[in-house]
Amino acid sequence: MKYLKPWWSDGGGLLHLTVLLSLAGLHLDLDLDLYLLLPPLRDELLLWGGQTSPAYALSPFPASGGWGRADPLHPKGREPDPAAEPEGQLLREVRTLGVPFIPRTHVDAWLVHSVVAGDTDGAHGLLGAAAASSAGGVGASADGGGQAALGGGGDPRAAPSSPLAAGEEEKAPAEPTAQVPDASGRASQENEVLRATGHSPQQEENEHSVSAQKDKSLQQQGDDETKAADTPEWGAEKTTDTRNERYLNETDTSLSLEDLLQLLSSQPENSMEGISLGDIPLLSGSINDGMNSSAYYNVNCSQAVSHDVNLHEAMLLCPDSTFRRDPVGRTSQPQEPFLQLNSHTTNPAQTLPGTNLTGFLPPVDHQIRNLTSHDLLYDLDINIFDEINSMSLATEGFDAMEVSHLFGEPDSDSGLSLNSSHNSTSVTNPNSCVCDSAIGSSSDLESLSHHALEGAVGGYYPEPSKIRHIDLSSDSTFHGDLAFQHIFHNHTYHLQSSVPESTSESFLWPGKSQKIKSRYLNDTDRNLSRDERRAKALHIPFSVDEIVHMPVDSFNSMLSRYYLTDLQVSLIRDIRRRGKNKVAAQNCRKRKLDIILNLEDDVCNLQAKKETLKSERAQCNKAINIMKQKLHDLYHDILSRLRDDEGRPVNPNQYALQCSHDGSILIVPKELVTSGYKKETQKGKRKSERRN
DNA sequence: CAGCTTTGTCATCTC
DNA sequence: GTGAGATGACAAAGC
Repeated sequence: MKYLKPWWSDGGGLLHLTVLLSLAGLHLDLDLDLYLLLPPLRDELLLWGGQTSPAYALSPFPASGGWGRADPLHPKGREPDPAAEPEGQLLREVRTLGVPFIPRTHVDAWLVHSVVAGDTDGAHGLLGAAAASSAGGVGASADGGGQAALGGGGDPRAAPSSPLAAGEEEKAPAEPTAQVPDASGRASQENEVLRATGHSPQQEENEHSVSAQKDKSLQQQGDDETKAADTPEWGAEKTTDTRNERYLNETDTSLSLEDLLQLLSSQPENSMEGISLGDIPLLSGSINDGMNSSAYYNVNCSQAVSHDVNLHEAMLLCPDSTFRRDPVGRTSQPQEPFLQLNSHTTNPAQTLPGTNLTGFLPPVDHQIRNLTSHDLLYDLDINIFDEINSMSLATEGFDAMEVSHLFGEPDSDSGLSLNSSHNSTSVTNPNSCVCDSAIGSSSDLESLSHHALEGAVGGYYPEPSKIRHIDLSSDSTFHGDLAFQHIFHNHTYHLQSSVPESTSESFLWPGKSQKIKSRYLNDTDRNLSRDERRAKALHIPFSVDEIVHMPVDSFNSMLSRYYLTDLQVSLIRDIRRRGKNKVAAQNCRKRKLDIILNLEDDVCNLQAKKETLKSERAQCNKAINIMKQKLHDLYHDILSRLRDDEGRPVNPNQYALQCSHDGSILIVPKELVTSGYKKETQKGKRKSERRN
């Protein structure tokens, strides 16, 4: 027998409806918070309870503080106590046990309570068995029915993903909460508990994100096989479940509550436990949407919340709004049929791949699963996520550090220094765990940027809101904005969070040596220049090569076409200027080198030419000397053959030969030739002097 | 560790 | 007057 009791009250006294369904001997108590239920379901339940169910009772909150057992058939049934505190024992128990998951819905509360109480009730046993392996025996007291249904406490689904289950479980109750948690306190509380259990949200995120879907499907199948093998009685019940499955398959997701109840009524009376067996584990399994492992109430419940927060943030931050919930659709949800609402808000196949309900999932589980894990959890109103976002913005020091670091490099100029007074302590601030859990790996600028650098440095075009934040680079919102982007990227590519270095490490650069920084850059940004890192930090949606080598017209049109901040434009222009100047310097040096080489070649050529001319000169001089010698010889030969008037040989030392203008040759005494030669040479000198 | 080369960058000049 | 390119000068990194 199940008791689905609301765990809270709105203070004004919510009307809690206990619907006792007595159909064909099957007693199903549904204590429903009518104001949490969607109107169609609420109306339908009211209709059913008021018209058909004799056991239907509009009861005040039970004496057990929200967990009373108004069913007289229950062995531990307690009479309702109208004076009981609405908030009740359930919440206190949950808090006492330090469950990091504050149930918002009655289903959540019921699940938590079932595990916590270790009730021998079949439902508790089932759920306890589901959680037993990781809950350290909290649910180990489950009755035989539950254990049989699940093949004992060793739910194979529970074992792999519950590292803290047995040993850590007892630490959880150490944090009783004295005050009613508000919406924003839930995330923090769960993170506190997670910290108390030594289980970091980061680990949870990793564990959850990596193996959640796979484990679900595999373990679900494993459960099926294990149950089939270990529990013979399950075989008998399986026929009913098979019928249920068939029914489910036939009705698909369009089951109404009436269909559900008809199906439930078809159960044999003695199969109440069977229903529980089939119901509860699947209920827990269904809640495994958010609580993957059997230690869900220690880890995965919070993970569920965290996960939804993440998704929500991702949706809120998704620029293309691909995953953004349509607000219109969301507001219109309550007006839609119950099951359709589930199916349209969440795709079960996506949520639980492999758990296509073909195993043993009764329709009710399917519905409750959807209702619990998403729609009801979606009741975590948007303020929760907003507050978480705000907390993440406030506590997460984030990337502005890196941005400022990049711009604050000693050799940096261009007026790009952000001069951001980043708060490095926020990175190591324990409170940032809230953000960490909400965003998965929170310290991963590199991860956010590495993928973004493919083809373009930034990888996306900032939204105006973000641009506005970026403009306020010295403002804290700048950090927040980058944190937003960080979150977004983490959720989009959190699988790339394997990049070892975190942003916090970059915070340490200013205090460390340049070698450390250089080593860091060598490790992570080995192939990134400073401008590339800058562009990456500012999410410039263009590659450096594009910026530098783009034609002027294209560059200007690009700047005008894209909505860029002044900082981005300034950076882009600086990148282009530096890139152009770098290319120019390279060209200049190349030209200079070419000039030097050409000059060296010219020198070699001139030297060779000089040698050639020298040789030619020597040859000419030699020829001249030869000609002089020949002339001298000829002169003497001629004069030796000449005779004067008396017949005597002419003395070559006293006479010389002289050619006249008419071609006649005269024998002239040397004295006259020498005086005449001197006169002509003097005339020639005067003429040359006049010319100069 | 000094010296040299390479490279990036800035300031300035030239076109 | 403006912008792009060229170039000298400087600094840092690497060898």
